Amino acid sequence: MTAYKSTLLRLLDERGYIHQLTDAAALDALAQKQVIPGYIGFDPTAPSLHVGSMVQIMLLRRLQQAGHKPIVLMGGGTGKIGDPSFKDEARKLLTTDTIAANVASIKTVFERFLTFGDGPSDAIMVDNADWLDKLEYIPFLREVGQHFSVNRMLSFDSVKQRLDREQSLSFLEFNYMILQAYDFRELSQRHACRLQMGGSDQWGNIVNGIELTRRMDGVEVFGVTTPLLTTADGSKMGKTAAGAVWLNEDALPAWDFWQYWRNSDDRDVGRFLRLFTDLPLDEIARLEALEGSEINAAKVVLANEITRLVRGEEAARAAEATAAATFAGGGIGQDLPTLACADDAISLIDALVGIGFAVSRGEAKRLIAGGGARIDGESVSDEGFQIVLAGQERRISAGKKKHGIIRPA
RNA sequence: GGACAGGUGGCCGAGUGGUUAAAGGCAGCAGACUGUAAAUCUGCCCGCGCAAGCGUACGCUAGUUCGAAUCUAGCCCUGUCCA
Repeated sequence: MTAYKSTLLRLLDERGYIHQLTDAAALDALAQKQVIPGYIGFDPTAPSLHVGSMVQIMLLRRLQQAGHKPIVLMGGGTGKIGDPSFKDEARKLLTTDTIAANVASIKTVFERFLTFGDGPSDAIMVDNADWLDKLEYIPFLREVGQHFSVNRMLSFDSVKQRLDREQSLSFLEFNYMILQAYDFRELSQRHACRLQMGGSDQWGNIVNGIELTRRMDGVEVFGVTTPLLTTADGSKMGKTAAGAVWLNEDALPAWDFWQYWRNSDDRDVGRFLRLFTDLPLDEIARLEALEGSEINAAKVVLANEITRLVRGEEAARAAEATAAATFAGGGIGQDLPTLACADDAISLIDALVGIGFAVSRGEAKRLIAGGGARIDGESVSDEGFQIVLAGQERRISAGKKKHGIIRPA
């Protein structure tokens, strides 16, 4: 551990955000004497960001907490290309309409993490489509292209493995690196931005931006990358059976979001608390030291804190209450997924499919055959079972964790 | 433009005329054990159907054949080398 002097680097270091950084000493010095505008880019590849982007968002939050100025860069322009870094194959190209819609949808979450405004350390949001869309090819090549060495670009790990494999790297994708580098330089010009942050996969892109800015303007800018975030069992963060763990409420109900964190691996609890909550470090140390089943309390805190930040106080409370009622009480929590049933009875198979616990009837049958389907906590092995409502709510479960309510319409 | 190699289920990867809805692995789901954890063991793992069965599926299209993922032709895509 390096002994950083600036609030910023100390904060980032002790909470586990730093993987690599360029010229640590100079950045540390700069952070002590001025407000640093720093940015992270987010490409609008989906209508919502997911937890995989949360480290980055939190990084902007920490930047602001340390008194600096976060710049959220929406990749409205770069999103039209697709970042090839460490990807095995090219992404599908998104239409400009899709990108515009995604940008609009993603923007909203940042307000929960950052304070926007006109003050010196207030966050701002910009879209690189504003400058990338109107670039002219020949002038751009002459001004910017001359600073890039293809030989050098090919040597970056982010593309090298793609080249070594049997997958092609199109010229379109190859340009991504240049455009992202240009973004950094552009932000340096427009907003005096001095710092770019990102995941460790962004190292190559960031370094190119630093070099471009120095070559074109003689300005020294810096880069920080975060460690690739995996769960303790080695998988990438944010993937579940149902898909990604989305930050937007309309993409993933708060209950599922809360559950995702509640089900964290024991070994991840401390790390996640440091990265994703504002709890003081000594409090985190206490929680993380809990042994055996005690650590479940820490997981509840983790889920509450993150849900509160991302979805709001109400959502966090409702989820916790639902969890208490459902798991501890064996009852029904109001936040559980619900299927309204018009008739007085519904077949178990239809109910499982209808509420989303099974994708197809076949899957529902397999679930029943495997003993995973329960009504009011009782395992049901009869495929033809009918759930009789008689005006009552019934609890339906698939496995130990997925619970829902069948309710008379 | 030419030569060679290749395109199989979410991914990796066997399979070279029927016994193949397609070995094996990973991921996933469920059960047991637990703490809504991990590890481990067991079962499941294209869709529809109670079932017999039917429908889809091995880059695309058209053929050969009683029968094709497997053979033929054309096309598309990828890689390597040559021009």
